[in-house]
Amino acid sequence: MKEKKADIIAVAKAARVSASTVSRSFNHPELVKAATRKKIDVAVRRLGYIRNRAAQTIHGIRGGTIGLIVPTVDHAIFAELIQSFSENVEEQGFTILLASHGYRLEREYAIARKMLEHRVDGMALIGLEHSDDTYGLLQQQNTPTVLLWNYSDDAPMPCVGSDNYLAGHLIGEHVVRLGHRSIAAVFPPISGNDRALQRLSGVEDALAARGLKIAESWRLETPYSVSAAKEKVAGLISFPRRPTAIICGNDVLAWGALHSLRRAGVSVPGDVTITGIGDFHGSKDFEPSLTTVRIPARTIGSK
Amino acid sequence: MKEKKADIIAVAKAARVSASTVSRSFNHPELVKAATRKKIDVAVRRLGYIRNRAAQTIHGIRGGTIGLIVPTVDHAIFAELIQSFSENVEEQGFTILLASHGYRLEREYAIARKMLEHRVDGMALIGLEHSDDTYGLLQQQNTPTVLLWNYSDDAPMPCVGSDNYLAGHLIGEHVVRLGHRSIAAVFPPISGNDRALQRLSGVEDALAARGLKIAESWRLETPYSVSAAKEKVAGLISFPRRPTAIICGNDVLAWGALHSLRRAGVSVPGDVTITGIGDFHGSKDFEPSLTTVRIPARTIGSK
DNA sequence: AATAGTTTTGCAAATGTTTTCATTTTTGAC
DNA sequence: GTCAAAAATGAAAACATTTGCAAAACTATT
Repeated sequence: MKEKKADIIAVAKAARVSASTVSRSFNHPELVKAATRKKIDVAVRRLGYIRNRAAQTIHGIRGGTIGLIVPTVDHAIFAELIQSFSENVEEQGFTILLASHGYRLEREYAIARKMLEHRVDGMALIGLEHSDDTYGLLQQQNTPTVLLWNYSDDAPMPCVGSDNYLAGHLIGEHVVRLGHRSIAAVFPPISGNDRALQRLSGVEDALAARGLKIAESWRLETPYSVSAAKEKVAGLISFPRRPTAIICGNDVLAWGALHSLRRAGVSVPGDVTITGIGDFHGSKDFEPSLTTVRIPARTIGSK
Repeated sequence: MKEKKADIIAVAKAARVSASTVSRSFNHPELVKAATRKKIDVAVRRLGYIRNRAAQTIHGIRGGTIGLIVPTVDHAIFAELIQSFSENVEEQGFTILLASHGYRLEREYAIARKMLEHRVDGMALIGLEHSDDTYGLLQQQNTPTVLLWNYSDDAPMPCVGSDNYLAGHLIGEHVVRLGHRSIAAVFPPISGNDRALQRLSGVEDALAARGLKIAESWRLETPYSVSAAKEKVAGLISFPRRPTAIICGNDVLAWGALHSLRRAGVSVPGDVTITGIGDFHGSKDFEPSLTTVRIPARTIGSK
């Protein structure tokens, strides 16, 4: 129980060198003689020494962590992104600090703050929409930051991702070109979620260009879950007048819609067309996916 | 450019108190007079001061981070777990350090080490199967650790999760009881993945109890992805002699199988029964889910 | 108004490293 | 065997905090 938590000095003593030498042996191995290095190595192993990153972080230079704040990791939408991101980041020797804010921007601010307290070497946020406080904070501390997931030329910070407006626009055009006139939309709540908003705008503009509009009662808002979407769509199609196409804000919602229609015995795509937006993996088994996801994450690695 | 990174002393000066008082105002607010606290608050805000967690971590006490190492976050299987876990952990004021090892146990060791360097206050690993080095490391540093995701009475460390063997056993029994005799299995690779192994054992034992066995050629191994499973199953059912039931190691695989059969025009569950194991969300729209996932994560919060 | 008790505050030491600079050791050439 | 240059090492200062202890400032109590 008396195990004193082996610090660098203990190691130094055990290896019969000075603390400075031990430190060097870790950080600038080329500056210490091979023989000494070996002695130190032995001591380190014997004592089970693990260096204290905090103590070196304090010293200004490298901390070795990157903060990543996502709205949620739950819904599999960001899972892939997180994965690639963490892979890349780990490759560079960093570890990632992860937190989710549940689409609440004040939470995001608080989290960002906490991460700054931990002196992260960089930060990554999802989307372009963040509170001024958050932007201010990051700017003031001049922490290197990237905005992930969607792209815009006039973003206030470097960003890498796809153009969600464009995605929505393409989908919208596609559906119109198929000849549909009665179109419904199923989207997640757009507050604090600029991705969804942009997609929806894209869709609407595309329809408007052909003089079409989504009826108020056909504009469904539903949380990000298969079952929620399923239920909402079930309600939608229970009326005699049905849309011939349902545009979903993302694939998860589209899945729910599909299940719903199947249960109701409606043929897809015979009677009703359903579209998603290619958020993630399994999607290719259903509808054409549009936006890329993997590319952003990979690209970020280099940043 | 001359912005000196506001430290506690700068704040102290600005508020005309000593550094100690500022520190106390943060950590033991009840020990400092309200008026002084306010002065300090103002100074903090004016200078945009953010305290340096590293410098207090060095001081032994609380660090405020928990390390979580998962095999992968990509496949949505752990997404839900990560989410609940992080929610709980954040609630307690901690931040999580996340990393994935891609089912390679040596990576896991390296990661664990790095997290220890960051002086995490606790660690969480997935599954019961870890390298001796990893166990040794954690024990020696006596870092509070929990093993997530599956449960066993004789685990070497506190663990919380579900009994995967039991899950497999139940599924196996269920299928047998339905009258199936020609049974195939689709599982992920079991090396470095004790969850899958246990489930499979459970299934096999349940079948063996009725004198049944899965033919070698019907024992498919496939990576964790809808499309991989889809493809494998497509191969399986291309032969004239088909199984009447396909037991999948998890829901993702089961989805793949479902799609495959649907494409082949095979009726489910008419001609072939497919089972998954309830890993995650959308599952309830297909097959009965068996094991819980949310419960573990919640329970962990209290730990 | 003086005393004792209590609440606030400041000083200085401690924390585990890294780094600068000086000192010691080694190496190579003559 | 000397000497200079190069390489390796050590001593001590620096980093941004926290905390034990003591001094100072208030409150009551008489």
